[in-house]
Amino acid sequence: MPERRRGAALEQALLDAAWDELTAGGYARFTMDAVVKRAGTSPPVLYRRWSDRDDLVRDTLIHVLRKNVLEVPDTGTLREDVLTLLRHINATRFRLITVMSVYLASYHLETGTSPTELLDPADTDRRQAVDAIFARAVARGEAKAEHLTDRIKALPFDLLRHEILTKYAPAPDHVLEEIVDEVFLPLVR
Amino acid sequence: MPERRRGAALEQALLDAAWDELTAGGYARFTMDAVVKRAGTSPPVLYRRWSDRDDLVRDTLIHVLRKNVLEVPDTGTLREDVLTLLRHINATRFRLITVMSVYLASYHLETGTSPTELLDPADTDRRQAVDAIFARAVARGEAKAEHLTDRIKALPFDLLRHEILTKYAPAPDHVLEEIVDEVFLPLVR
DNA sequence: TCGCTTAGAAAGGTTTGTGTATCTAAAGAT
DNA sequence: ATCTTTAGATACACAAACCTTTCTAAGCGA
Repeated sequence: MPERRRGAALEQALLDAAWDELTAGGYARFTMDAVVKRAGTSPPVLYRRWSDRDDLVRDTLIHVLRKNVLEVPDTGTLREDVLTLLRHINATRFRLITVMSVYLASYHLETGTSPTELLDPADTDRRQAVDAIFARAVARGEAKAEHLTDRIKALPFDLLRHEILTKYAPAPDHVLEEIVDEVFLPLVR
Repeated sequence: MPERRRGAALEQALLDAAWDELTAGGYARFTMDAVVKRAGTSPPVLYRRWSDRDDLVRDTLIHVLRKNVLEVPDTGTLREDVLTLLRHINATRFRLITVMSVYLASYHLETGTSPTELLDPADTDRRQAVDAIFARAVARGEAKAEHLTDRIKALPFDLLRHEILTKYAPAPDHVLEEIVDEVFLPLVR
């Protein structure tokens, strides 16, 4: 049964397979052979596109980051807006955060550089979503502008990231609420 | 020039070499050969003690964790006590935190288990130091006991850990002060 | 329909790391 | 002084992963 994939469709399939390998086994166990097998193809197909492992990992991460765009919630209250964002990140990005961390750590330890250019788009993305939410919250009188320093604005997301990075699992919902109710909201009112 | 190491001294040297390899190249680049070379010995010496790579990594981490014991500061103010602890962790443990994270992530992604038993002693250690500090702060009226939930007590340390895990470098001192003055202290008073 | 591009199979040379076997001589014990 | 243990050197068998080479035939465009 032939049914050969070509061009862009094949490329997507390869990157998806690479991503699955990465999340299934981690960077250390990530091999070209495994990607080839998972994608149901053969080595030359992979090597025609990516010259080596790091090249493929890089593009895989960019590919996944591109597919993950945050939507800005507007529920009417700051609490629900932030919780909605946290829940969305928690549900969709915990694999991404974990793998990125491992990859970036290895990468950094190897090269001494910090490839922030990979993460910057996603970061800017989140910062914009957050600023829109906070502007409305200030307008409604739910938060005071002078309390919204960069650190405070990033705080709930930093704590969620920390939770994911130390537990290697999505955070349970009560933890998200704890972060918002016990730490974040008291600081901005 | 003979001068052969034996017994415990040799074992320490091997574990130190393994730790250096781990921090220099990360878990992914960690090889038995490299440890052998760095320690200036030969394969059988290593294999007589540890049957494989994971075995050695495990013992290396335990070895390093054992050497790292926190002292409880008592400067007279909560702010300085917490800052002192943060500074000490920041200065001595950033390699440990980074490597542990990388190792634990790979380990977890590979095995599906979470080797918390490795980290628990260090964690209990820190919790005790912190509780002693907080008890004095409450007695001095610097913090209210009802604000000191588990999450708040862990907060400055979680934020420092997050900082280290995302930057792969010790945090600059103004970040430590920011964490204490802008986030932690307002929440406990 | 013909022809160009390229997916995918198969096989292999190379490198890198694992773990073992064998031997020598050094350090400490008796 | 002799004996026992074991550090350290060397060599190697084995496996895994890399990446390449060569070939066949499928899919698309002209």
